[in-house]
Amino acid sequence: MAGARRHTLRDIAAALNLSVNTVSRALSGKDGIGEKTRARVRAEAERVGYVPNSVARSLVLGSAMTFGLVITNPSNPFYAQLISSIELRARTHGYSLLLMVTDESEENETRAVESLLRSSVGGSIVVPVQASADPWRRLSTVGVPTVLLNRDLPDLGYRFVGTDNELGGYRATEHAISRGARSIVVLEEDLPITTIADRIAGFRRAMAEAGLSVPRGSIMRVPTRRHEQAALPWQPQQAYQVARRMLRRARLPDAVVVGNDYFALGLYRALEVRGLKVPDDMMVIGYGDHPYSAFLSPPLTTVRLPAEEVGNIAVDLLLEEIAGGRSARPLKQLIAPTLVERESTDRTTSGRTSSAAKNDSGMTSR
Amino acid sequence: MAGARRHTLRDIAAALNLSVNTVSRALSGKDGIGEKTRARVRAEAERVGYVPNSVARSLVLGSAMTFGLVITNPSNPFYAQLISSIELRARTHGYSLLLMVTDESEENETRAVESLLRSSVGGSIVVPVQASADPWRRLSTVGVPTVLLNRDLPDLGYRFVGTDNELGGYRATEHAISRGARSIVVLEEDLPITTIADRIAGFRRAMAEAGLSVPRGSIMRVPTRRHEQAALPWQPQQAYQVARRMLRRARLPDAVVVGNDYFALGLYRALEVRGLKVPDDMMVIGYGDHPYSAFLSPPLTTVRLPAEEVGNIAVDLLLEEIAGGRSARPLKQLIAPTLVERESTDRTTSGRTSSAAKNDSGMTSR
DNA sequence: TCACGGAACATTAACGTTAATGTCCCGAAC
DNA sequence: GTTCGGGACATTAACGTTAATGTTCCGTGA
Repeated sequence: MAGARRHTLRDIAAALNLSVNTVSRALSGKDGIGEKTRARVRAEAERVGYVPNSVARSLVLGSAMTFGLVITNPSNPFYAQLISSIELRARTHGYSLLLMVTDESEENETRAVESLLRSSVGGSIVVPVQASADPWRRLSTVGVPTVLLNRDLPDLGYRFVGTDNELGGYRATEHAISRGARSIVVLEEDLPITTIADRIAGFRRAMAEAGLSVPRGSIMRVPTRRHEQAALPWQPQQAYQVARRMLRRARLPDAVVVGNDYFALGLYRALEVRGLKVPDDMMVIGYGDHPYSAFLSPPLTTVRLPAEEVGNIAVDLLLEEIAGGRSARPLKQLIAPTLVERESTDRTTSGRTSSAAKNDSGMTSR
Repeated sequence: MAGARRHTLRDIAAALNLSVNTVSRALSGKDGIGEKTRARVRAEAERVGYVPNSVARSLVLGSAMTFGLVITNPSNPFYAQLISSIELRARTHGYSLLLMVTDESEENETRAVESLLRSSVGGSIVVPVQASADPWRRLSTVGVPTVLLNRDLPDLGYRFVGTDNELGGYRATEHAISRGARSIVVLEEDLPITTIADRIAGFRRAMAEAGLSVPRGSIMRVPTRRHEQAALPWQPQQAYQVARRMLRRARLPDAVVVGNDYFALGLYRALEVRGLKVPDDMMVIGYGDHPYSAFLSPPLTTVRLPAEEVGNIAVDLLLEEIAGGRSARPLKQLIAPTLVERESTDRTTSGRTSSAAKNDSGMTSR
């Protein structure tokens, strides 16, 4: 692994008896260079395997062709998809991705900001912990274009793109109601973030519009220990415990709307242990449409999140912010999720295993 | 978002009537600086909110405090966990992470190498596509320390850490045999990568040691379309189709060992459609211990991968490579996965839904 | 014929940091 | 009292690139 020194513009210039600047302009396609010279330069660059040093480039330009991507937890499948789509679109536009994981910790957020500033990223895409907006203020004071992802911090006035979780919660609830549910319980994580609050707001709106009451205890919180399990997504286990508590109630709900598909797993288990059938005894509506959800038994009705679209728009918003022009699209964008109807809310075919077969074509989890 | 210009060493130097070099040495804790001066410099740096420019630092040092992390697919939960653990450990050692997604494409690999070279990363951790070792040769010729992750390319002689998949395949198979299986089928992805070949080798070794034959058709391949589904992990759907084909055979196997837990989902579904029970009619052993696998019904016996350990060791190996010292540990490291026994291979308690309850404490999916 | 414009290149400076030398001055040792 | 060593700082150079100016020379037009 002993490295031959990397070739620089100076090497090429020396070899061809040209100035460094000429070589630079020749390679970067600027004008004022004769076609013969340009060809010679390109040939020599090719010959020695010249790779431009983007560190030096960044220094003189004042910013790097790099986006900072700050994510709370890559093991959350939604964020994993976001990472993929953002990386691809950023790469398409010539940007690399500096990835930082905050693991829902504000302290890590502060460090991430430091890191972003040090490396003079060209911009950043951030899922904030939402404990405080403060860490992110520094980005605007030094002029780092920033787009908030999935969780907004309205105080900052940054561009934002995320899922319309209010609509998601509404659609999930409305669907349950349309299938005959009258008493509905929500199982949500206990994090103080807007995504969850929005889903609950959507739930309440759907209930109100249907003239249904939301008694105390309708919103159950699944304890999640922030910071403890860095590399793992939510645990179905915690949801299982909460679900068991709920199932000890005298009057059981007709349907449960959960905050993510992992919770649905815990709930499925709790129901199975109690000998209750989905959907006949209780309907279950998930959130997130994880790849496995179509394959549970029964297949889970769930809300599919527009991960790819959100990721793409995040990059586009950031590029617009960098370009500085007033953009055609609004500064804040909420993408609508879609309901994927499966058997966990379908009482007409429930219990028939053969129903799975008809699902062959219907399982369009993208 | 109009940026106040960022403060530099020069600003601090000017404010205190010192030279830039003195300020630099004062802040970086080098000696040859009076304690009073050092204190004054630190105070001023604090006051103006000085953030060192690591681009300039990287330029003069010749390499950045950045690791390149090249991953095929972040939506694979195993890789998602690797990303988390690697990011954390790299950060602990002061390194940032430049993330690149190859999506199993050699062309993207070539571009990733270019990108790594441009940004003069301090080192790189790579999951190669294993189509060819060529893209990665360039890293060693210019002296970029590189560690291969999860998939080795022995020709290159790089350090490597991964799961002992041969052992994983062996343990899965041996377990099935110990539970009474005699005829076993393997369901694997059809990618030409060593991880899969190793698992199959482990399967064959276990069968051979037990004196069991491996007739034609024992290894079934699930077609996966590389490049097509960037943001998604494996599709249970494809496994479902292959499993249905298998279940049309005259003689069915006692057990199926699958290459990942998603495939187990497809298999579960195919069995359910055929009216076959797990584990009584057929045992199922998964691979990967995804967070949901403990919550399937029946809970899936599977092979748990040492993601966190592998990630940590990858960073450690890279740090050793950078330090240049002969390391205490071997250049190639295989970490043993562990079998997690659940009910999909437990014929003594199968069918009893109450068995789920006893699992409350046993579901130690970390 | 000569001034002029512009194409094609060279030269200089700058980005912000670190490393290698230089300079100054003060105290200690002979 | 002079020299010498070294602490505390300054000065200079360098990393590899891009941007702003210079310089040369040749063809063109009056």
